[in-house]
Amino acid sequence: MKPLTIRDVSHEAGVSPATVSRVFNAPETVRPALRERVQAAAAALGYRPNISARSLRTQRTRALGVVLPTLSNPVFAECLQGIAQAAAAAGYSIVPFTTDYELAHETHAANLLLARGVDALILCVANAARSAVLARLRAAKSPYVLIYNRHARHPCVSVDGQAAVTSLVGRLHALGHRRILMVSGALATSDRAQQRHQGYLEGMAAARLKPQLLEVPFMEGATERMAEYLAARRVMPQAPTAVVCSNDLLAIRCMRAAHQVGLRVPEDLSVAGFDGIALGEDLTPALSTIVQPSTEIGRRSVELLVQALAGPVRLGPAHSLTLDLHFREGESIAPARVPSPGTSPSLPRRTSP
Amino acid sequence: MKPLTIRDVSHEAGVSPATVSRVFNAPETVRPALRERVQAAAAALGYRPNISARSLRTQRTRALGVVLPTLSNPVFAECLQGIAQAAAAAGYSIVPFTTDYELAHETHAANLLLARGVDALILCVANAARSAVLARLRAAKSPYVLIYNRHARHPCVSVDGQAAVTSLVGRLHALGHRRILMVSGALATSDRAQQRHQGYLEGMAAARLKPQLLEVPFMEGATERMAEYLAARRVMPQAPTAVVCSNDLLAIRCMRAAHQVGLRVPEDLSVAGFDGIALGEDLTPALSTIVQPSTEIGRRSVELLVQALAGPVRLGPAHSLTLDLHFREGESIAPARVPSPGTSPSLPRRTSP
DNA sequence: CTGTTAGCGCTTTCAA
DNA sequence: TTGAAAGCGCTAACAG
Repeated sequence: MKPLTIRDVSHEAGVSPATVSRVFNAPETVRPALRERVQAAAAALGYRPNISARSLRTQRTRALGVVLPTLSNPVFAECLQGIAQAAAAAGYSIVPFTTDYELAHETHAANLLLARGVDALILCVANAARSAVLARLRAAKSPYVLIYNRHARHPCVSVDGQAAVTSLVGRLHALGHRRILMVSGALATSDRAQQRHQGYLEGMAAARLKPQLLEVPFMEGATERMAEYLAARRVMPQAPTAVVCSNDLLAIRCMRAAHQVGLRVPEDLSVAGFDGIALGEDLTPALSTIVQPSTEIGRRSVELLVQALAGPVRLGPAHSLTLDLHFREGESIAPARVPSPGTSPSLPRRTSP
Repeated sequence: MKPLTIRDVSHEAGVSPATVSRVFNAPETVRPALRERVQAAAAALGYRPNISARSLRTQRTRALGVVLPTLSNPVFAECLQGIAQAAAAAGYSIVPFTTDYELAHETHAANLLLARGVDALILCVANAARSAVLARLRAAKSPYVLIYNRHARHPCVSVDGQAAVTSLVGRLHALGHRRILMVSGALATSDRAQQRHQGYLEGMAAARLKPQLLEVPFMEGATERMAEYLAARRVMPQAPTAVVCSNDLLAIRCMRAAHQVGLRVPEDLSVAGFDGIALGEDLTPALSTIVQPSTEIGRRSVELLVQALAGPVRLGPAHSLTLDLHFREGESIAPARVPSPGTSPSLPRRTSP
């Protein structure tokens, strides 16, 4: 049983190949009687149009390329799931690549995808402002949309992380926190981390508080670094009472670090995250975090592209979407304890390890 | 600037299209001087072979279809990452689909993938023994490999979860636990869950202990159901002192459930998982779990297929791989507290449910 | 070793 | 409304 061609069907139905093609691509242009005959024949034989031949002829593959930093972070896994669903619904398939946050991989992935002939690209890059990929895409005139990234000169589906963090800082301030630390992965690695940090700075400025930033390696050793930091300040007046983490994965590690140095969350230390990964709700304490609609970001980016591919409009920055963020109340944040007069607010229960 | 063809390059280099093709597909068959001239011309023009045309001609797409239950479970996300890496390394691209554990989606996904003309499929199905997809693949003579699933009549890349759980039960037994509960998602949904349960039963039998199974909805309400169960037995003699969870996501929820009903992990209740998701190490307490090499499962499945596609060998059950599992010591398991005097520690308690 | 030639399976003018 | 014919860009015989 070798692959069936359009000829087999045309033969079976007693029509020309062209008619079979029409039945599949523009059924309304074929007289109903014939159309049904063809459909019956195709069904009987189990015929499936050959995508490569179609692509070669039409110059479109009905495939979308997807470039993401990693799938180890549930944020991107969830997003990819949204992309996959929406693409399937629209009759597109997807071809994903991951970059592991390596700049060179971004370009490489995009090139491979372009060579594959995908109709459009969805990508999340390290830094939208200085990404080599984007120029490449412009040159190739390939439709694309950035996700999570925000940039005035590109079509983006994103959220206003900066404002959200600012308001989170406000929330912590309102709970009585005065020494609020921000923990982030390497700022240089991600424009989103930079934006969140910017939001933190603004929030702190608005509250007239002194900002503190702890940059940690994102992948390895983050917990150790945070534990060390917290331990060193354990008994000092500048010990933070709350930590804003640049993402949920860091927040989870931060809670562990706190525990390691004998700080209870949230009694001794409030911890907030950013991303809203599903797992956060199952932790104890449940993570308080700013929730990104990752699935929807994926979905909307697909819709934008599919729409653009259908019509004559060229996708541009004007089509950018900013989706809503919301704060999810968990159990990892509590009001700051009232400082006891004349002494440091909390007494250490343990000294050096 | 419209897409370049092989003719443009052949023209530029002053050779025939066939030679250009050879330079790209079998460089060693072209005399070095010519080869370099062609390569220079191609590079100068920025030529990229058109994949659709090549696929049409060769009947191979150099693409692998991937069918997974979901990406919300980090196990599969990690695995997909392994697949993506290995595929990229071998010059293949991947086209993933998720089924959300719905049987109908499995068939649907496979059909779409087959229609897309992928060269081979990697899939994880709900139940390898009664999956409609597999017959379909056989019929289509499409190479495929199952991952995570184990079945004597199919090529599989998997682990022996059953034995691992048996030995886990032994480990708990050795720690003094006598009332060991198993928590699982719907057994009917997944052959892996069934195998793990089987391993549990064997372990319990070997230790002469009475098995208890709690089946919970995997997606929603699992925590509540577990909390309820634990609360009901909170002070009763048959209260479990250890829980073996069918996967890490459940184990995490189990720890939360325990906490909700006032049980400390691991002091009052030991909790073990299965999967070894990376996040488990960052929890407090860190999850003790059986680690599956998910990335490697992905990698190896790709290698198997790529190898089979290269040679003349038809992939069969004989090529199945069983990868090693290992236990990761976390902090969620502790020795059982000494039972109250008057009870023999090595004998099962004879209490009716 | 290189060129010529003939399609792969499909869509799409153009005629009928 | 339907059919005939001409390729889309590439590779694989087959000659030379």
